[in-house]
Amino acid sequence: MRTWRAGGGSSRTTRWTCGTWISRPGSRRHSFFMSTAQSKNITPRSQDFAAWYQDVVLQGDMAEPAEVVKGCMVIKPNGYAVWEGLQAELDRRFKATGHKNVYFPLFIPESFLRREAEHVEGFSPELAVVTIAGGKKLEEPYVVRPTSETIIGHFFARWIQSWRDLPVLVNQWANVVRWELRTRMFLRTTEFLWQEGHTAHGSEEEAREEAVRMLHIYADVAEEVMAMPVIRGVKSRAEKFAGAQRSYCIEAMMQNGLALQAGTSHELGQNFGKAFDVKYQSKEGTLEYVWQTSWGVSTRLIGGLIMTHSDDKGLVLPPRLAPVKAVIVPIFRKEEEREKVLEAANRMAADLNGAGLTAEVDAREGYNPGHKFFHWEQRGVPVTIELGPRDLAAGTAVVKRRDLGTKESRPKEGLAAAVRGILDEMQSSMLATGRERLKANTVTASSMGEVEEILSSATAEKGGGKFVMAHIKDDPACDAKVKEFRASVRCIPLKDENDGPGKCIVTGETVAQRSVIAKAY
RNA sequence: CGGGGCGUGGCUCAGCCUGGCUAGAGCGCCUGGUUCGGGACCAGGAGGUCGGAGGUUCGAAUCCUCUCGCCCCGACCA
Repeated sequence: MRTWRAGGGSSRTTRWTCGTWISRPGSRRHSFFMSTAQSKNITPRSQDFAAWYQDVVLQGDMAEPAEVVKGCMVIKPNGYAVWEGLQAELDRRFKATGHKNVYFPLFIPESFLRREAEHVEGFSPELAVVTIAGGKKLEEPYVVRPTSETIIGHFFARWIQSWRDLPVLVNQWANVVRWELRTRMFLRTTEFLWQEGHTAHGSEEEAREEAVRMLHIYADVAEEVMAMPVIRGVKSRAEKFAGAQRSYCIEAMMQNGLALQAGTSHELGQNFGKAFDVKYQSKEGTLEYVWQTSWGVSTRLIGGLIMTHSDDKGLVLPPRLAPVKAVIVPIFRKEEEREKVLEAANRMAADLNGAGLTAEVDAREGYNPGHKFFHWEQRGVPVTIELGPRDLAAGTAVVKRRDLGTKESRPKEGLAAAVRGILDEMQSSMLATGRERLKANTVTASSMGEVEEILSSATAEKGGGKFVMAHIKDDPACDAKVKEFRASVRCIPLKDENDGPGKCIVTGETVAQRSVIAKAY
């Protein structure tokens, strides 16, 4: 392929600009009067949350802007390892619920997108389209997949004949392209990595169960693996996936109070079944359209992870996702100390690794220990271990926990068990902290004025965003009112933890429960 | 597309207005030495067709024209 056209023929062709991430930490002037508490190359959250985020991603060596490819990023080893951790946790759960992995083409005939009216309307502004390939103009352009419902629908139609073929439960790990106007590393990039599950069922109930089951798997990974609390909910009609009958989502709250949609799961109903003629013959002999679902999470989760846990010193990774659990920093003055300390450090690393805790020794020369502490701190390593002559003499090591910054001397004997204990504690404490933050920044409101008041004064970029629980009718016209002040209806929680029915803040009609209204990424 | 701004070593920038000797600084990088319990210091060193093309001039990073790219705000973000 030679040329790309952005925008699927829409007027967007050359209109996009790529986000804010090019700006560098050095471009801002940092104040650093404080000695140990302050990082000199990371903008404090309180000063500029977006800049802080960029700094953490960069200094944590997670990713960098692709530079020569606008809107795209290079995921670096430290970042990709986190993605691999998420993939492993998710994939295991998908397999355990009967799904098999598959792979469909990157290119989709343009006409496929058009078969489902709402779907094409939703996606066409952000399509990248291949019009020339092999030096020749294509008869029918290919779109680079923004998602695969259409091409998978086409093949489902070939695979499914009888009720005996159902359900079909597949998942694919892939990259997708959505030509966004504004991008931020991990949170919204032109190309991103994700998984998309696609299933076909013989009944609406079964499809609904599937969609909800997968939503709970996402929530489980978010909370138990990522230590990122989420609200499970249903999207409003205005916010649902283009072509779905109903969309479920998990919404997380970032440290600045903004909402992040961290995963979605859709009941597609028979929309794609009808568009692609996916029919099966029932036990009774009648021809029926299948009921489908699709569900996905992406590398955006990593952005959520960062904005949930990291601090002004840099990245903080939950132990379960940290590629390296512990780094040992050797300390010595004299040459003979050097040898002894390094030997002890290597032995200690071997012990930890033997106990299943990935550990490394930072034996680099030319950097003093302080430099190394900062280095690993910025990269989010959960535990750093200082090992020097004083420790060797005492048979101990100084163990520091990344999230709280607490340091304590531990006996060398049984260190692996102690570190494991610290990691476990850290994992659950991080989740607890997130839950407290979510709770503390969730408020109720009973009028649109109140909602607007809260969200406008919140100045989310400075860390005061809120989730506002309010009664609002599930009607695009009501959503539009909320959008007037750059907020949105995030979801209608699956479990109503508030006061049940109440009057809609727009129409005054009675609605069953409160929804989450917030500013979002 | 509208409005604003920027292109100078790897990074962040100064120099340009008012043309002139070998284009600088900080950070980073390399070498050697002294250091090492929270971002070390000293000495030496590598690294730049000043985004590109054309023009003015004895002479252009600097002035003029064109061009390319990028950033910010707006519009967009199922």
